[in-house]
Amino acid sequence: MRTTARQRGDGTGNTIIEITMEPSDSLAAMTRRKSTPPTLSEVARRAGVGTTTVSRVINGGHRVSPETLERVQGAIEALGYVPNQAARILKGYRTRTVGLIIPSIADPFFSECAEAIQAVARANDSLLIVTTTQNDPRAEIDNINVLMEHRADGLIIAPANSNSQMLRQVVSTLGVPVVAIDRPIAQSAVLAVVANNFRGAALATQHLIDHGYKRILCLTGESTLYTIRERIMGYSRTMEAAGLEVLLDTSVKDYRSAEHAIESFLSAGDSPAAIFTLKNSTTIYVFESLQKFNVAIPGSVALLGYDDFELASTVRPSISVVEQPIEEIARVAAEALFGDLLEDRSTGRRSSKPGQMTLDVRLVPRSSCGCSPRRPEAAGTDAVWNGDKRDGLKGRGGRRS
Amino acid sequence: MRTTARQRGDGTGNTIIEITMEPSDSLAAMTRRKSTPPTLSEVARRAGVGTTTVSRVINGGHRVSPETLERVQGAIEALGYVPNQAARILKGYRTRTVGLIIPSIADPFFSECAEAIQAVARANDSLLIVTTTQNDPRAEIDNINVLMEHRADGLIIAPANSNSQMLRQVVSTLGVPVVAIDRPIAQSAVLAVVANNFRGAALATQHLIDHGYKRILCLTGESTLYTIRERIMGYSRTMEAAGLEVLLDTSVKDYRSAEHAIESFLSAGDSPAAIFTLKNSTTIYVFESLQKFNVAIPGSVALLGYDDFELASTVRPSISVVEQPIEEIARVAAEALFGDLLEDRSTGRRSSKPGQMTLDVRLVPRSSCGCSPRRPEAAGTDAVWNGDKRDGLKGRGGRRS
DNA sequence: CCGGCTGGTGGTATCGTTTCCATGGATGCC
DNA sequence: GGCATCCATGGAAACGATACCACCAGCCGG
Repeated sequence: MRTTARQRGDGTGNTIIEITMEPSDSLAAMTRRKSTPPTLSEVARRAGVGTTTVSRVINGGHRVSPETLERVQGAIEALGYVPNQAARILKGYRTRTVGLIIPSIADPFFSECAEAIQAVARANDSLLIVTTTQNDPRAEIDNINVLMEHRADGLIIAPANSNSQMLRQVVSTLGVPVVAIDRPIAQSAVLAVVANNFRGAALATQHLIDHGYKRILCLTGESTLYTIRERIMGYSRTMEAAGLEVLLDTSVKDYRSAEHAIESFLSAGDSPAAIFTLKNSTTIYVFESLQKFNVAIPGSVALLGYDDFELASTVRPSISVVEQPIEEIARVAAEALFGDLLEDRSTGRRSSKPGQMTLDVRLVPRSSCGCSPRRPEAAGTDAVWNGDKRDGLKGRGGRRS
Repeated sequence: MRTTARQRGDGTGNTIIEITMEPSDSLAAMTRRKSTPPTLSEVARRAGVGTTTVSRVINGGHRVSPETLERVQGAIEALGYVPNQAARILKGYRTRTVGLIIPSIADPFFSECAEAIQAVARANDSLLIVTTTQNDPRAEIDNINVLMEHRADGLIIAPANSNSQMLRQVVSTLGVPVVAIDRPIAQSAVLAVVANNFRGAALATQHLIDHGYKRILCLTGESTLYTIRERIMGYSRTMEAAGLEVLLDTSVKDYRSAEHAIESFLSAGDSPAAIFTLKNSTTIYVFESLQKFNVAIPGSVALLGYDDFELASTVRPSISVVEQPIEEIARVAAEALFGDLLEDRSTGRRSSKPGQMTLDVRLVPRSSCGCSPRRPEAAGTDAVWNGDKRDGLKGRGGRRS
């Protein structure tokens, strides 16, 4: 209790600022913390009331007389009492915890998702627990188990593999609402909130066709992922519809393979031609390689990428891309989940509405496809044609299919 | 239990819409899930054993006869039993949960931290709960409370404000080990794992001086953050030591202010000159603005940034930067925390070793400062002078101060 | 042949909180 | 003035898993 009050000068008019700054305050902490944190009954004893009353104070303080309330709050303060969630959860049937399972936290796409979902969770005063799978289906199942052990009220999953039979089965017997993001869980009843990958690729391809390009090469380093497969379809169908040749290479996974693909593409036909890349990393490899070969962009080869990223708007020439409504996907999924949880409470139903929400993507034309973008500072008023993503309008509703 | 009852047109049954949406396997789930998950005693009853035996099976199955073991495991499987962590935690003393409090999940620096810390947590089979503050000190305290309610075994915090009195006091009475990353908690006993910001800036400044530049402008949009202050010191001291004029502008927070700062810098003296930026975002603003003004880099103005990022190695010219050992900071902090937790168990001590681990940074010279980098594919053997970050050697030990 | 041991098992108190029920006083209504 | 309310409050039974202790076989060495 020795607060080491330092009174200099006249003693009254000073700053009482750092009264508790003393390192010796830990002795207070020491006496306070035997070894285990204070419990509700200790608070009750100190305040001279029953445990029920303390419980009521913690949960809003209704039906407690003002003086009792104050006394209990004093005891809570003095003891540094913090309610034990484990005990709370054990009693009630909601844990106010939801789980998010994603391939990686370091991936900008998913970290933006996590941020948005966390915001929704907080608004529903729930805790979000994020776990990562590194796209390993076994880790995914493990993560589901961990979250079930913690009795998460619901789960949001970006499936490592859309077709995993294992995942489908596990999810179907979970007993809590599940929502999938970015990629659906095939043949299952769980709601999936995804971007319209097919349309994104179709938009991009058509845009290049409208620019007059006949030879349009589609590059990616991946062809098993649901999103990529959809994009490949969007590209292929559009090319076919225009009577153009489908030129697809799914082996571009590093600089070397990018250079190789570009070399054979350039030597096989005339300029101008265009390249449509389906992934951030592929876009970077291709852009770099084109620069290395001194190929004029878009003069000799136009370039259009998928998924917006900081780099795309900063490099010269700036890269046109298809932008996904990442934050919207996450938010819509989280809101659907919490909607379910509320409904669940009243009706007793336990599984999410089936179906799929497909959210629209938009084309962000910049220099690399032949369009001339505005300067980043010049905030455009037209959401679709604005070259800078930072003030793009989101929040358009998706459609239900 | 035969649901699938589709009653259409009888006049009343209008909106029982999708009750029977489930394919068929969910009927197993239906019978299984009354409404609440199965408990250990239900498993015991079904297996015809006591609860103790089931508990033993769950925790490794020692001292259980093979046939009993099999029977219990069968019951667990059949019921889809998952242990309830809340009950476990309530009983035991460790929760196997640690908290990470960071400004933002979407910030690449912190998402990389989170990824690395999660890996260490997993290795110590603990769960990591990540919460974000958006650099709001109030949210920070809230987050600490939430994590304490969940009885986290320990906390890793990237403080919103290194000098927060509130934070210092709260942390000192927590009763669990705390480790700070990226920024220390001033005047407190908690271990801080940080990068050597002073030396990073000094290295960068000296490098520019060695290139022969006399006019070196230091730009940032922030000057209150601990890391930035340290960097400013590193720059200033080095300039002073070389007898050069300190040129500092801390107001570059967007493209407009970047352009303004550059214009006055260019009109105030002769080329060649150099610019040293202290933050990613500032680097981007400055790079863009220089491009807009058609200023040759590094011909007329050299550029050197802080903190490596994908963009820096991709743009032309590639940007030289000071690289921080992000993953190492996170890993070292996490290992220190778990080391503490283990030690804690045996000795009963509760607070982390005080002090500071300062990890070395390294200079990554690329084109923008006048060095000529190698191609990304050409993996260098010299860690310090290798232009590409992807195969840089990390893991050098830090020093204790 | 018997005390101590060990391997397999079950009963039950306990963790900290919520919640149902009970109590006792003070009204309010007819 | 009796009785139904209502408010403030406390007692005690859950919630699900763990761990201490007890118990019962066998079994071995003295």
